[in-house]
Amino acid sequence: MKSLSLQKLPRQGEASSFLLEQLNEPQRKAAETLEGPVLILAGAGSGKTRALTYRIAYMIEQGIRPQDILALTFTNKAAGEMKERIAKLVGESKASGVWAGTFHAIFARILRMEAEAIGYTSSYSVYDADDSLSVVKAVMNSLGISQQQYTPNAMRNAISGAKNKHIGVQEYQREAGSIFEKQAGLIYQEYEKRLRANNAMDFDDLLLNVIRLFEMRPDILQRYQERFRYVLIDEYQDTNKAQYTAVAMLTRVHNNICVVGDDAQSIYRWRGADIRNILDFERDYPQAVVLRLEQNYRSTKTILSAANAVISNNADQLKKELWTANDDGELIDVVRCRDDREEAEQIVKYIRQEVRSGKEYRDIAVLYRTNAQSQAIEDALRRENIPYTIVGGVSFYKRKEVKDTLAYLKLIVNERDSESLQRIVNEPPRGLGKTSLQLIADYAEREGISLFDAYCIAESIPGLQKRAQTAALDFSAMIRRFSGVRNQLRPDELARTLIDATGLLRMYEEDGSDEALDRWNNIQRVLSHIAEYHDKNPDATLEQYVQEIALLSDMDNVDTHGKAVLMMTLHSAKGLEFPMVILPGLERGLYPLSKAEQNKDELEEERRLFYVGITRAEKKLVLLHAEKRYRFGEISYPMPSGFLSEITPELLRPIGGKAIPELSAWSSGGFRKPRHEHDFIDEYSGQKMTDSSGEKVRFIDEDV
DNA sequence: TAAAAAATCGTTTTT
DNA sequence: CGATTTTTTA
Repeated sequence: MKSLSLQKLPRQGEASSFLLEQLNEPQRKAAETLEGPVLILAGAGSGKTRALTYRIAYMIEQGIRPQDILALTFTNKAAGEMKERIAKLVGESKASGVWAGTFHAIFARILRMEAEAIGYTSSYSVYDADDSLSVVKAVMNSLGISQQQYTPNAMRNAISGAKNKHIGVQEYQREAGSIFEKQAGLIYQEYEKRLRANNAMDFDDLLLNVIRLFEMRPDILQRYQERFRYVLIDEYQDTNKAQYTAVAMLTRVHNNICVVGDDAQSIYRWRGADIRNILDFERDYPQAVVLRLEQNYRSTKTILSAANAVISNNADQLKKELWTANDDGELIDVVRCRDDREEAEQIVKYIRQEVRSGKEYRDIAVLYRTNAQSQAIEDALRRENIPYTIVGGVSFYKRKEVKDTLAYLKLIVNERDSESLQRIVNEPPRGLGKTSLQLIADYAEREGISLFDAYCIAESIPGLQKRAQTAALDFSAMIRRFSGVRNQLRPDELARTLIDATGLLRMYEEDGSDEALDRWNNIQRVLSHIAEYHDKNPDATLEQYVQEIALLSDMDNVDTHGKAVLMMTLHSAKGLEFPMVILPGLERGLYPLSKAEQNKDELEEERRLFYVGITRAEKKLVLLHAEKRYRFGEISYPMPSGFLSEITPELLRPIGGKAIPELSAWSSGGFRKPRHEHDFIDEYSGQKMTDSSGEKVRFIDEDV
C-alpha cells in the first residue's frame, strides 16, 4: 500500500515535469496528486478535461503502466477525445494502452469476457430503451395487466429506476407499497426472466451485472482490482447508484479513485443520476484530497456573471466561486418574439449577422430544451440556406429500417434473442401474420423452448397453416445458415450477403417511393459502416460490432469542426463550447417544463440545465422567448421563463418590446391574460429596433 | 394476410 | 400537429 508521503511531491514553483508547467496551480495539483482519493470540483470552462488528460499523461510519464489506468466518461465522444489528447502528450502507443470509455462500453467489454460466470454467453444482446419497452409490453400482455391503466412506459421507467438505484426484483417486491408498485414488481420479475432467456441485457443491466459478477466471484473482482490500479471518472455528478457501487468495488484495494465533476451541472437526475455521489464524496472518502478549479477560461465576465446569478438560486450545492480574467464582453440579448415562427427568424438573423462579421457557421450553436423545438428552427434555416447539423432527435439508429437490419445481425449472433426475432420475422412480409406468430409463440412457451427453436420445428406445431409452416422453416433455415458461418466470414461480407438474402433491400427498391429510397440508403449506410468498422478493426467479429453499435449515440459522430450551425438539446451540449450560443424557448412550461415547476428538486435541475446552456457560450449569448407558441397542435400563450428574471438586469439587453420593466412582472406571475392576436399586432406592428450592428431591423411584420 | 383508413396518443432530456 | 397503434376492408 502506497501512501502519500512516499510520493514525490514537488513544491510550488519546482516543476517536476514539462507537462505540469502547462497547468495553472489547482490544475497542476489535480494532475500530480496521484495516490488516494481525489475530488476535483471543476466549474464550467475551468479546464477540467485538460487537467484530466494531463493527469493521465503525467501518470504515464511517472512510470505507471497505461493499462493500469481506467478512465470512465459519460459519452464515447468524450472518451475518444480524451484518448486523442493523451496521445498528443505521450504518444499513440502508450495512450492506446489506457482503458478509456463510457461506463456502459467498458462494462459491456468486461461482461463479454466474463459472461459465463453470470449465466450469459459472450454473444449476449444489448437492448436499447425501445427494445426493453417492447419487452415490457409483451410481459404486460402475458400477465394480463391492462396497458390502459398503467402505461408500459411508466412501468419501464419504474423498472429502470429501480435498477439504477441498484434495487433487485426481490427487494423491489418487498418494498412495494402501492398497487402500481406491486404490479411493477410482477412485471419486473417477468421482464428479468425474459431478458435472461433471450441472453440479453438492457443498458441498466450492463452496470448491474458487473456488480453481480463482482459479488459472486471475488476472484474475478480481484483480477480487475489488480488491473485497474488507477481509476478516473469524468462527470461524476451524473453517476448513479449502480455506477457508484461498481466503482467503489473496483477501487477498494488501491483506493486510487479520482473523480471530476461539477454539481452545478448535474442534469441527469431523471435518469437515476444521484447528485449525492458527488456531494457526499468527502464523507465516503474521508482521506480525500479536494481540489477546486475555479478559474473559467471560456466565457466573458458578463456571461459568467449571469451564470453565477442564476445558479445561486439553487439551495443544494457545493461551495465554489467561478471567476474569469476574460473581458466583460457584450451584453446578453433577450429577444421577445411574437411566436415561434418569428423566433426562428430571429435566430436566422443572428446567425447571418454573426457570419457577416466574419464568424464561421460552426461557431454558433442553437440549444433547446426539447427536440420538438428543432422543427421550426430547422425550417427557417433550410429556407435561408444556412447550413446546419441536428444532433439527436430521431436517431439514425432508431429508424425502423436500421433497427431491422441490426435485428437480423443480432439474431444470427444470438439466436435466443426473441425480441429481434419478432421484429424481423415478417419484415419483409413472408406470409407470417399475427395469428401464426401467436400460435408459434404459444407453442414455444408451452414446450419451454426458445422462439427460434419453435420456428425451426414449425412443421410439428399443431394448427399452423401449411403456408405459415413453410415460411417459418425457410426463415429459420436462412438464419441458421448464416449463423453457422458467422465466425468464418468477414463481418462486412457476412452482413451484406445476409441482408441481401433477407430481401429487405429488394423490398424498398421495388417500392420506389422517396421514403423507401431513403430507407434503402440508410441500410446501405449501415452496411458501409460495418465495412469501415472492419477496416479499423480487422480482427473484430460481427458479434463485437453488434455489441458496440448498441452503445453508440448520435452525439458520438458529431463534427464540431464542420461548416454548419449545430442544433441540439441542452443535454447533448454538455461538455461543448461555442463562441455564440442561442437559447430559444425560454418560457414557462417549456423551460422550465411545466412538470418541474411544482417540484423544488426538479426545478433546480431545470435551473442547472439553464446554467449548462449559459456556460456553453464564450463570447455572445442570445436568449429568446415567444409570446405565442404552437404546442401539441394547439396555440399557447406562455409567460417568459422565471429564469430570465434571475439574471441581473444590467447584464441584459432586451430586444423586441419593453422587456426590462416587464420581465420581473412577467415572471412573478403578473403576465396579462392571453390576448387576441389582433391586439398584439396593433401593439407591435411596425415597431423598429436597432440591433447591435447599428442597422435598422424590423422585428414584426416581416413575412418571409 | 396485408394494405388502407381511422382513432388515439402524447412530449422532456439519453448511456 | 404528427407519429403510432388499432380497426376496417379487400
